[in-house]
Parts: sequence; structure tokens; C-alpha cells
Amino acid sequence: MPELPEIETIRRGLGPLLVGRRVLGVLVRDRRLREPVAARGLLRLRGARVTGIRRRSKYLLLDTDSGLTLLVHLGMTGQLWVADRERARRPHEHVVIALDDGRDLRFSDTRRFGMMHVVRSDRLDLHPRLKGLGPEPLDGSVTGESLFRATRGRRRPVKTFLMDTRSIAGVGNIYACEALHRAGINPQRSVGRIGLPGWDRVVTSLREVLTEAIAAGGTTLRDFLNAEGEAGYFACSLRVYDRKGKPCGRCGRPIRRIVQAGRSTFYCPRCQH
DNA sequence: CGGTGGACCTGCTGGC
DNA sequence: TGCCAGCAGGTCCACC
Repeated sequence: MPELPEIETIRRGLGPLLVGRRVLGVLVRDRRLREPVAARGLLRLRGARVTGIRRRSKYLLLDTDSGLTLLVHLGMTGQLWVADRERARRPHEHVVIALDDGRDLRFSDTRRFGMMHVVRSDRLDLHPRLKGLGPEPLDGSVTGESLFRATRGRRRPVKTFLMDTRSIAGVGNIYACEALHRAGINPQRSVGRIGLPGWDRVVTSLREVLTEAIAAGGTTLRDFLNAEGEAGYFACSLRVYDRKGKPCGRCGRPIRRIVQAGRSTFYCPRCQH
């Protein structure tokens, strides 16, 4: 489900609802996520006050004043939202964290590819899930120059490079496809054969599409909802993703679907070289 | 290095 | 109408 813009949308929405709140209790209904939920770890959050919410790649990090950070990944279908205690629960609502204002932070996940861990805040950098992540595309550390240098002599297709969180953090299937269409680059192009101007276009397009998607509150195709349970509306701005056979907005030729590394890739064979 | 295929799960859709 | 293959915003691993 969620890529950088969706996670960032949730982060921004959760901030005002969570920061300053104290955790009254934790209920783990079903610990069977991708990595089993350590119920004992979550229980250590009782009494802690939320001090801030950060995002790293597609992970959310809820910091508390007890020196513990709740690390959350939403997988494909995870949802994290705040609701009044009496509000009916969603299907597959696996974890509920009761807050001191009569509301709950709730985690639901149909496919259970998500994860939730409590980690000591001073050891976050060492956590295996965060350790190998590449730079954030929106904080200025990713430049055309840096990607150009990182890819000399390498041969993988640019689409799978963009989706590899070790190259760049937070880019998934939708925004990799969208950025490459905006940059006019064929997703099958070998990274080593993209010159500096090409990488500049990729980085510009990537920043553009991520920023626009955040402004639109993310992309809701099926499951994504923000911290208050509302859909995002960037889906209507997608130019290639999930648009197989539909006309390219730039040249009118039909969008093509191929498979790369087992994932659908959508692109315009006319506009992308 | 990188590519493939499968694993983990559940649910929806489209084509027959 | 009903069934089922195919597919889904992610990640990890084994294997070639």
C-alpha cells in the first residue's frame, strides 16, 4: 500500500493527535504480523508520553519520553489511525493503543505484511530494518550527481534501482513508475547508461511527484487511509500507474504494462527512452 | 553484482 | 450467476 507520500501523510496527520498524549494501555489482538508482534515490548509503552513522530523511508517512528520508540511498517495493507474509543473497530484491527484523551491509536492490516516493534531510541540506528536504508529523496541528499556517481559501471534497470531502498528510501512501485514517466526515461534502461542530465531529470521528477502526492494526501487505490481515516486523492493525478491501455497524457499512445523483478511496471513506450 | 522466483497473507476483480 | 486465476502501494531469502 503505502509509499513515502502515504507514510508522510499519516505522519503529519498523527502529529497533532498523538504528541503530548500518554499511553494508558496496549491491546494486542493478533500478534501474527510479518514479524511477530512482541506484546511484552509494546506493553513497556504504558505510561509513556509521545514526544514526536518521524518517518524514515516507509517506516513511522513514534518517540516517547521513556526512551522507547515504536517502529511501525504498514506493509501493503496496513492502516494506522486515531479514533474515539467507542468507534467500531475495523476488520483486521490487530493492535490498539489506548491514549489518555479517550481515543485509541489503532493498527489494522488485512494481509499482515506490516510490523510493529518497540526499540530503545538510542539504538534505533542499529535496528536491522533501518540500518541499510539509503538517503531520503526529499531532504536534499539525493542529487542527480550522487545517483550518477553511484551507478557508474552498473547494469541494473533504473526502475528496480529506484525501488531498492538501499539506493533511495521510500520509493515504491507507483512513484518509481510515475517519476520515470515524468523524466522521459524507459524503466528498462540500464542505470550505467544514464548520463548526468538524465539523473538530474530523474531526481527532479521524483521530488516533484512525491511532493505533489503529499500535497494531495497520498494515493488511495484500494486501502490507503490517513490518520483520520480519510482517502488521499493523488490517484487521479497518476499518469501511468495502473493505466495499462489508457492513452498517455502526453502523446496519446496506450500505456504499456510489463513485469520487472516480479512487479508491474507501467510506462509509455513512445515518451520514455 | 543482479536477476528470478517464491515466501509471507487476504481479498477483490475480470474473464470465462 | 458462479468460479477461479491473477493481481495488489512491501520486503526478505534462497538460488543461479
